[in-house]
Amino acid sequence: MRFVKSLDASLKIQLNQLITPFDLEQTLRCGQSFRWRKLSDWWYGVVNEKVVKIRQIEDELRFQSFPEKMNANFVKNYFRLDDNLPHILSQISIDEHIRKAIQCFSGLRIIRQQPWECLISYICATYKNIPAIKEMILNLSKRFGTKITFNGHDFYTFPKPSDLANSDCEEIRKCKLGFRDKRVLKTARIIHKEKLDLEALRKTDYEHARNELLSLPGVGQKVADCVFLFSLDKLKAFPVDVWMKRIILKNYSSYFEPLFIEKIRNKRSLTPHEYRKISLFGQRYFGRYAGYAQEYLFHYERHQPRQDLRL
DNA sequence: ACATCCCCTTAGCC
DNA sequence: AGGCTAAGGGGAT
Repeated sequence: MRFVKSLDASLKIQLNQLITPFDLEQTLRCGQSFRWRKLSDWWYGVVNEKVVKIRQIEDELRFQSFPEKMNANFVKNYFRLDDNLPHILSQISIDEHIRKAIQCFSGLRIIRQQPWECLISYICATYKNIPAIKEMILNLSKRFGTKITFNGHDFYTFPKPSDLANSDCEEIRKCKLGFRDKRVLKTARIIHKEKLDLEALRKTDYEHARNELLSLPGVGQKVADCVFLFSLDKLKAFPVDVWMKRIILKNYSSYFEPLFIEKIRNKRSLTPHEYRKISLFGQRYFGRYAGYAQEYLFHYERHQPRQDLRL
């Protein structure tokens, strides 16, 4: 990877797809992050109080940020270009199903999001679809964040903990959060008063950090696992949502007792015990990069024609 | 048209 | 302990 300054204002990162495979498009489209949109040929996102503009042409990654400049290391860190993806994919490529997903989307990387934004995003994500989640996050940012106009478009920074903590349920509900308003507010107040230091959890082991996150209002196992995977470097976290349940029923049911499979097939939601069982299976089966496996399977399944939903 | 289901689930009640 | 249900609202079926 080389960093080069180009003729226009953008910086360039030269990738070598053999050593550093990366697919910006799939990485931003797979549903892990809710803050990016494509305008003409560039992806625009808001990260760390800055608007980031980025595009990839084969091995060449170009980016620019506003109002402050960010260096290539920031981009590298955010998109986890430091992950040894060929190694990770070889570790999880252990059956035909995951191999198909990897073949389709190799280059998809887990993003290293900001823990605070990731936490609130996934509390909002409860029982919502991805377009709706994006809208809630945008509404929160419009109402509580700071506007940045760049290239003729308006962007909004994500609110800080104090911005939400000092607000109230009605204000937050106006962002179309529905019943999630109280959970977001309570959690924001806990984080704001620093009763929980999210960044510190990065160095805490998964099992202990888990209990910390689960103590927050609106945070169950699924939300906790997403925050771990997408923002706290816990690549073994294996979130289980309705899609993963479908994948288990379709492709991995033989790894569970028939009675268990029958039970979860006939219900919408999982009990905490059932969730734990599936998530631990994912971790044991795929190993220390189970989270990567989850994301590839998830993204692949969402691209399949939607029939046999109850399979 | 119109109802019903679904949505990257959690919390509260029994 | 574990099963049941409610909780915005918009889009799909």
